[in-house]
Order: sequence, then C-alpha cells, then structure tokens
Amino acid sequence: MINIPKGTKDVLPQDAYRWHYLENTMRDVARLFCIDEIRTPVFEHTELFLRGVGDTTDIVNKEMYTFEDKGGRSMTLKPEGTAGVARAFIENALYANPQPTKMYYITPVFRYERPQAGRLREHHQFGIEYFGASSPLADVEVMTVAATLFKRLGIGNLSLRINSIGCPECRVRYNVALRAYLQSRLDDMCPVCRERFDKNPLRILDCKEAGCKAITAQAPVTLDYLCDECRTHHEQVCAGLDAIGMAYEIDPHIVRGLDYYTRTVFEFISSNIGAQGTVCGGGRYNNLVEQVGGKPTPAVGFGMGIERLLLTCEQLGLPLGQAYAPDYYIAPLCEDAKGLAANLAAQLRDAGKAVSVDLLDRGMKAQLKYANKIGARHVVLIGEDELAGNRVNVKDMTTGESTMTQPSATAIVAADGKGERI
RNA sequence: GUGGGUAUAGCGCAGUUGGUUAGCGCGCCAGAUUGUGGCUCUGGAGGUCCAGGGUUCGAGUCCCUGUAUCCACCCCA
Repeated sequence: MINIPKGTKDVLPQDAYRWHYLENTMRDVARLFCIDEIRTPVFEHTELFLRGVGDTTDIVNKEMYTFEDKGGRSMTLKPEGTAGVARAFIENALYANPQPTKMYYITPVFRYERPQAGRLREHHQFGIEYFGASSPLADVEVMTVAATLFKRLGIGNLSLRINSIGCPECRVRYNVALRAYLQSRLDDMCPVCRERFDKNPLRILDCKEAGCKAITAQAPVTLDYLCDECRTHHEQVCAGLDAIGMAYEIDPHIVRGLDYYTRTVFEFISSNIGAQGTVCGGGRYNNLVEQVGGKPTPAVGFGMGIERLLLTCEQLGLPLGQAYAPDYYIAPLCEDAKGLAANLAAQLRDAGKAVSVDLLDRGMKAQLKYANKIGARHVVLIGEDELAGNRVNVKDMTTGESTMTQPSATAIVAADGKGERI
C-alpha cells in the first residue's frame, strides 16, 4: 500500500461539487470586478522565487519544493501565486495593454511544512493581482473583491485587519527606531527574536511568546515612521474603506512573511478553524515587478486559501451547492432490453440530461435500490412487458408514480409529472 | 526543526485487573413466496488489532524502538 504524501489531500468524487461551487463563485465575483483569469505553470525557475519572494523568508529558505530537471536546471513548485503572475506580466508585455491589468488565478501551491489544522504541503489559492494602479483606490478595491466573495458565500464573521509597513525608505528609519527600543530589552526576549534583532527586526512584532509580546506591545510601530507619501496612502486607504462602510481594525503587528510587500498589508481572519485562521492575506507590492526584471510597476493583490475557506464554510454550516445526481437512471430488466436502454440513454444525453445505465446486470430490485442511492430523479424501466407493448415505464423517484410512455427521449421527458402511483 | 495526543473492518468506535473462535453502529452485497426503491427484518462478505522487538504459560491489552496521523509552536493561505 502506497499512501498519500504527507500534507496532501484527495478531493473525493462525492465532495467535488463543493469545490466547483467555491470555484464558480470565485469566477463569478472576479467577473463582477472585470478581472480576467491568468494561468501560469505549476513550476518556475527557482531564481524567480529567490528574487521575487525574497531569499531571507522562511518560504524560500526552508519550504520550497526545489528540484533539478533532466537538463540540470533548478526548478521549484510554486510556493505562492504572485511571482509567476509578475513574471508572466513582464514576459508577455501585458504592460502594453490598457492599464491597469487585473488578473485572478486558482492554483495549487506547495510548501514543505509540518501539517496541522488548516495547513498543508499542497494547498490551493484563489488570488487576484492588480498591476499598474498605485492609487489607494486599488488597495480598497482588492479588499472589496475578497469581501464580496465572503458575502456571496454567506461568511459574515471574518475580521479584516490592516496595516502599513511603508516603503524601503520608511523601513530603514523604522528599523533604527525599533532597534533602539529593543536594545535594552534583549535579555527578556526569546532566542529566536534575539536573532531576528539583527536580521529582520520587523518580524519580532509577530512573535507570540508572552515575554516578547509584552515588550512589543509598547514598541514603536511602522505607522509612526511612514514617509509623507506612505502615510497619505495609508490614510486614503482607511478613508476609502470608511467610505464604503467596510469594517476593519488597524493592527500594527501584521507583518507579512513575504519580502515583496510595501505599504498596505491586510488579513481576513476566521476565529473558528483552528490556530491558522488567516483565510485571506494580501497587500501592496510596488517593488516586485522591478525585482523580477520588469520596469517599476505598482501592484496590489491577495491570496486566499481555498481549504481554509472551505473549513470556514463548513464550520458555519453554509450551503455549498448540491451533489450531482442523475436525471435518469435506465434499468433494462432483460437481455433484450439492453439495446433500447443504450439507445434511449444516448437520446436523453443528446437532450442534455444526465443519464446513468446499469453496468452490472443487476436485477430490478437491486437496480431500483441503486438508483435511489445515487439520487436519480427518474428511473426508466424496460422489461418484457414494455418491449412487447412498445412502451417504457418512467418512474418518478420523488413521488413514486409511474407512467407508461413511448420509447423516445421526448416522450420520456414529457412524461414527467403525469404518472400515477402503482 | 520542537512539543503533546492518537493508531482495532471501507468509515466512526467498544474491548474489563493480560485469558481461549476480537465485537457494535453505519456503509457494502444478498434475501423477505419470483415486475417496483426509501422504512423494517434476516443473512453474508470484510480485520497481518500500525510495524518490529521484549516481558509472560498466554499480549489488541504491559514495556522499548520505529512509522503514520492529528493538534500546537514556528511560519503562512
């Protein structure tokens, strides 16, 4: 027995409709905002993620599925969706199209992690990317897309937290201030944070250790060290959210783990799916396109974990569409009926009906039982009597009523609701 | 990479201070006077008790090691 790799999941036939429901809703919402789909490869040159995501991040450092192909090139399964889209934007000269360029994707992503509730090695993301719009209006619209999707799904209890981490210039001034504050308190902090102090002090704000939290509660926050442009941008994002009545909370401790973020960062958080509650995370990344070799291009977007979204919906008991069921199950009851059964199945399918036919040579009772279990709405019975009378028996499985009718798709469909109980 | 919980039939579980052919519910297959499903009843199939070692007359049960899985840290969606 070879079992499934750690941290991956099968979507089983009886559950696939839920995924279709979520994906269809995502595509519908994207359409409402005039966002077109982009599909990029599942693997890219490793170099893209080193430069795009950032080589100091955990994702790049210890979580990538990297391998050498048979030509000796280093390839990596995409650990997030944005870098590939940025690459495609540049490579296909999408900047030459009317701007902005608004794109969405639904894709698997891969990270070598220890699985737990809401965290997998392969998960799926719905993401959107807006290129070429520096206005805070774009930040607001991106958050609105996520909020619209949540609303459509009936999710009402997510909290939106936003922050601004400024631009690289703000970051330099802020790091000076943060280090000055932390310097004298280093002894009371956890070992991990003492290392972060030198490498990336911003991450200390993210620490969950009680001692560190107590210290960082009073620490300077990026919001107080923004340059004029970044501060104005942030204020306008907040004003934009206020204007449309979207509730949010400013959380100075949101520091996203990907290096490409600038200015706005945000998360939609669920409180009922375990410790990994971030269903959607995103923000602005004005330097990414340039970092992977394009001309400076402002950009903003989000990634949404579909498994976490599904968990949230399930926890809330929300409807997720309906399982697929046959419109007709055709039950030949003798050898001679099989030809007609196959013929009627073909006719009904031509008419757009979902049709299942006996493949196991089962008896009538077993076939009706089976039809019931798979949720067939009608059963077409064909036995000796029907063949002799040039008729078929259409049974409505909801009402239990049967109708004798001519052996053609149009007659069978027209028989719906006209039967009598036998 | 670190810590804790769990592992018995397809799924969910029980299994006494160690004791003889390892059970229950659901599901699956079949039947209940031979052409009508759901409800009910009856029967059937299905298990290397995670793996390897140890203690013992005897291990699903106790001990050790390993593996898998779940949860949490870290980090993220």
